[in-house]
Amino acid sequence: MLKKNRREDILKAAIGIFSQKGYHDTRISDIIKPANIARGTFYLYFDHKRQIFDSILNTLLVELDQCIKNIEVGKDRPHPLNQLRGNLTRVFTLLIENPDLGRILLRHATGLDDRVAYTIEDALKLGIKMGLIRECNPKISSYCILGGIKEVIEHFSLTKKGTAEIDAIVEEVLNFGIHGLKNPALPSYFTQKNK
Amino acid sequence: MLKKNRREDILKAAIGIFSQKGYHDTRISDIIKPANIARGTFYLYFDHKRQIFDSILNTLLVELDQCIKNIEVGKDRPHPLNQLRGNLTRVFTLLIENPDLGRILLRHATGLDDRVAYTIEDALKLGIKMGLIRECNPKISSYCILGGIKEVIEHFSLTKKGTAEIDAIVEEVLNFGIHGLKNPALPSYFTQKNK
Amino acid sequence: MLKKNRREDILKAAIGIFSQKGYHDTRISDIIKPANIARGTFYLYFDHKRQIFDSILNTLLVELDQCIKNIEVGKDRPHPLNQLRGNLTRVFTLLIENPDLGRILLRHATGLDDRVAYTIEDALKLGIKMGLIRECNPKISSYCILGGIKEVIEHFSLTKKGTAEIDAIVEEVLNFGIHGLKNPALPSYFTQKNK
Amino acid sequence: MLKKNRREDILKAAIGIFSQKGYHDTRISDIIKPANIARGTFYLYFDHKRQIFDSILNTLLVELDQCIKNIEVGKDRPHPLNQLRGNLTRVFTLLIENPDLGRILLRHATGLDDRVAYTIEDALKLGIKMGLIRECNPKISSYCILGGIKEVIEHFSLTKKGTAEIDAIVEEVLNFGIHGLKNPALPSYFTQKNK
DNA sequence: GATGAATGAGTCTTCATTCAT
DNA sequence: GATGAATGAAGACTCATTCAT
Repeated sequence: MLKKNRREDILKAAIGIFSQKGYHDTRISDIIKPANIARGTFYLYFDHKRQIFDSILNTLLVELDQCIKNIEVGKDRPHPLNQLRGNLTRVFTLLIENPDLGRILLRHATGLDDRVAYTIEDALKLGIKMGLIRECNPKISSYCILGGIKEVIEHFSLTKKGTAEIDAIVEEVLNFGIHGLKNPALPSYFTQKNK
Repeated sequence: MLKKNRREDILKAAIGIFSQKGYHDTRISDIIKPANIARGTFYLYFDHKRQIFDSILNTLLVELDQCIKNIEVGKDRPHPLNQLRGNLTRVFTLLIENPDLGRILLRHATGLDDRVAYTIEDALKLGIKMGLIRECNPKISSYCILGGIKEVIEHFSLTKKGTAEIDAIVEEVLNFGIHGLKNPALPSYFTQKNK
Repeated sequence: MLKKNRREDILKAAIGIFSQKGYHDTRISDIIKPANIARGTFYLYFDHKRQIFDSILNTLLVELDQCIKNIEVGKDRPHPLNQLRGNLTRVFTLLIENPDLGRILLRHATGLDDRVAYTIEDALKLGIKMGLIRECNPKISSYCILGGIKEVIEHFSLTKKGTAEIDAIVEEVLNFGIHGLKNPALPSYFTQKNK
Repeated sequence: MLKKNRREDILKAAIGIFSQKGYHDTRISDIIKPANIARGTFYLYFDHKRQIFDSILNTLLVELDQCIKNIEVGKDRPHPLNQLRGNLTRVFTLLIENPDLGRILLRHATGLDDRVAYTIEDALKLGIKMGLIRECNPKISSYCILGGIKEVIEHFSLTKKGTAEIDAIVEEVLNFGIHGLKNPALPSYFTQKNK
C-alpha cells in the first residue's frame, strides 16, 4: 500500500526467520512467503541475502546505541549507578521485548563484543580512579560484565517479560556486578587460597 | 592403532576447520584435504557432516565434564572456594589451551547453556542455605556467572596463555563473582535507587 | 512530432547499446535509461526486446537497399564499373559513417548474406555473359566479394572516415576485386600448380 | 570408460550445441543431456560455462595455427603460390570438415581477425617488394582477402564437401585473389572513372 | 577398507514482461 | 498514454552424499 511498507514487510518477515533459523538456514523463499511478495520483488529492495541481514543488524545497532547514554558525573547528574541502571533497563527492554532482534544481535554481531567491552573497560577505569570501584583488572572484569548481561538476555528473551520483571532482572544483574555473591556477613575468603 | 588413527586424523582436521569457519562454511573438502583421505573415506567413519560435528561436540562435553567436579562440603574437603577455583582453572585451561575446541563449544553448543546454568543455580542455592552466599536470585545470578565465564574464555582463547596467566584470569573472575566491583570502603549504593 | 519522437528516441538509444553490447548483453534497462522513458513505456512502442532489434535491422536493410541501385547497361548509362563504384561508395559511406548500424548489420543480419551474395552472383553471371568478367565460378566469387567488403567495413568503421578516405578505400576494394593482386607485369602463375 | 573420454564427450556435445545456438542460447542442460552426464559432473570438468567455451576456442586456434605454415622463399622451396595453396587447403579442410568448429571460430573469435589480417598484410608487403604482387594498399587488401576466405568458409561449411570440391573452392578463391574478376582480354577499366 | 568420479536436489539471482494506478 | 513496482520463470552453480571399482 504505502511504499515504505513493502520494505518493512520484508524486513519484518526476515527478522522473524533469521532469528529462528539463523542466517545460513534461512532461504529467500522463507522470507518472501510470509512477506507475501514474489521472488523478484525481494531483489527490488535488497541486493543480496547478505544485505538484508546486514541491514537488520545495522538497525539493531543503531537502536542499541540509542539505549546507551554516556554516564556523566556531576552534582546535577543522577548518581552514576542510576545512570547505569537506566542504560541496562533500556537495553534489556529493547532486546527482551524484541526477542528476534535480540537473538540476531547476540549471535551474529561479531566484532560488536570487543567494542562494547572496551567501552565498559573505560568506564571501569574511571570508576576506579574515582574510588567507586575497587582495584580490579578492568579488561577481564569488562568481559565478565558483558558476558553476564548477554547470557541473561539470551535466556530471558525466550519468554515475554513485563516492565516489573525486567526491572527485577536489571536489579539482580546490577547487584551481582556490584556486590558479587559473597555473604557480606562473612570475612573475605581470599586468604584461603592454598588450603 | 592404524584404524583408530584414521578417525582421529579426520576429527583433528575437522576441529581445526569447524572452529575457524563454523559449521556452515566448512565443506567436506575442507576436512578431507588436511586429513589426507578420500571423499568416500570420510563417509566410512561418519554418516553425515552433522554427525562429525556432533561427535566433536560430544567429546568436548565429556572433557568438559571431567574438568568439573562436584563441590563437596566437609571438614576433610578443601574449602568450597578452592574446589570452585580448581574447577574454573581446569575449564579455563582446557578451553584456552585448545582454542579451537573452545570456540566450537561456545558458539554451537546450544542447549548446553541451560544445563550448565542449572548446575550453577543448584550450587548457589546450596551456598545460600549454607550462608556462604548472600540472598540472591540464583537463576539470574547463574546466568551472570556462566555468561561472564564464557565471554572471558571467548576473548582470551584467541591467544595462547601460560599457566600463570590462566591462574590470574581465574582469580580475577572469581573475585568478580564473589566480591563484585564495588569499592568495599564505600557503603552500599543501593539506598539511592530513586535519586 | 511528439509521438514519433518517442519511438525514435528509443530506437536511437537501442542502436547505440545494441552495437556496443550485442543483443544478448543488452538489457531493457540499458535502453530505457538513455531514452529517458519508463520501463512500461518501452512496451508501448515495442512488443518484445527481439522486436526492437528486428525493427532496427529492418530500417538498416531499407537504408542499405536504397544505397544499392541495379546496374543497368546501355549507351545512355554510366559505365557499369562506375555504377558499381557508386553502389560501393554509398554502402561504405552509410556503414562507416554510422558505425553502430554497421556493426549491428554485420554481426546479426543472418540470412542477409545469402541474399546479397545471390544478387552479386547474378551480376557476375551477367558480366560474364557480356564479356566484362572472366570465366569464373560466380557463386564462390560472390562470397569472396561480399566477405571482402564486409571485413573492410567491419575494420574501417571503428574510426570515423572522411569522404576522401572512403573514396580511397572503395577504389582499393574495387581494384582488388577487378585486378586481383598479381603484378600484371608477370605472366600467369597458374601453370605451376604442381611444382 | 576411459578417463579422458568424459571430458571429450562433454566437449564434443558442447561444440555441437554452441555452434548451433551460439554461446548465449546454449544452456548447461543442452550440453549435459547429449553428453549423458549429470549437472554436477559438468562442473567437475569445467569451472564455468564460459570456460568450456574458451577451451573450445583455444583448441580451435591451436589447430588452425597448425594448418598455417609460414611461406618461405628459396630455390629449394615450392613456389610461394603453392605454399599459399597448401595453407588455404588445410584451413578450408579443417573448417569445412568440422563445420561446428568453423562456425564457432568465425563468429566468436574476436580479436583473431586483426591478428590474421596483420599476418596477411606482412606477406603482401613482402610480395610487393619481391615484385610478385602489384602495388596495392596492403592493409585494405589484407582485409579483402581475409573477409573473402571467411565468407566462403562460412557459406560452404554448411554442407559437407569432399577433397575434390575443397580443392576446387581453394582454386577459385586463389584465382579471385590473384587475378581478380576482369576479363583479361579487356584493357584496364580504370581510365573511365568519371565517365 | 579405500577411492574419487558421479550425482542431482537445492539455492541464489536475473531480467523480460505485465499491470494497477 | 505513461509509469515503475511487481512478477515468476529460468538459469548458473554448489556441495553433501553415493557407489562402482
